[in-house]
Amino acid sequence: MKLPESFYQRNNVVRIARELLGKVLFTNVDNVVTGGMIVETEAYSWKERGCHAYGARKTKRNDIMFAHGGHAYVYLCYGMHHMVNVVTNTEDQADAVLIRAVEPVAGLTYMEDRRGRLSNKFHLTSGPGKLTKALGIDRKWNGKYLLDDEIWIEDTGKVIPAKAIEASPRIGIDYAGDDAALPWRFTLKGNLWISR
DNA sequence: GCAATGATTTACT
DNA sequence: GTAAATCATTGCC
Repeated sequence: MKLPESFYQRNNVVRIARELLGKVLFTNVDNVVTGGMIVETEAYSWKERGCHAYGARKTKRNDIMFAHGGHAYVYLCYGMHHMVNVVTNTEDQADAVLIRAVEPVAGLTYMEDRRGRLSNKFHLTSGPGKLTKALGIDRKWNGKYLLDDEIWIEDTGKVIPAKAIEASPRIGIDYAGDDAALPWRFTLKGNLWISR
């Protein structure tokens, strides 16, 4: 079943990031459904420097982060890679969870088509830019609602024991100063689909 | 209006 | 291990 709006609209983005592990992210592109279990996330809040919306800096790009929880924030980075975030919290509280890696569970062949030839199948979705390409997401998906039928997250009933979750500092945000050290990255311990 | 730059990936020295 | 690819958005002129 799809995660309800109330899941996203809580005000604890770190907790939501942790609870998203083990849930399954689906997309529907031209009636082709692909999906992957979330194995790596990062929490971002406008209260810390790692976030695009730091200091409640509202721009055209991150506008969707200021909407209430349950929207998708898709952003193009380094000119060639897309990233998916899940907007959380309520209106004007710009918190979001970045989905960094998923484990493919549906539409494997379609994902392989989109990704092209790979040296190692574990590279299919083991990184933020890779999983968006595998799932067919691009920046036109920015602002889509996660309770609609193009992109959504399901709770499969799978329970992740607390000891299987590992927290660590986030990746690639050295510019964030002290906030870069916050252990707001969550991974499923030992999962092979986690990014390096 | 224009230059600087980044929540990355890939291929090559 | 390091560097290049590549472009929308941002922030300053």
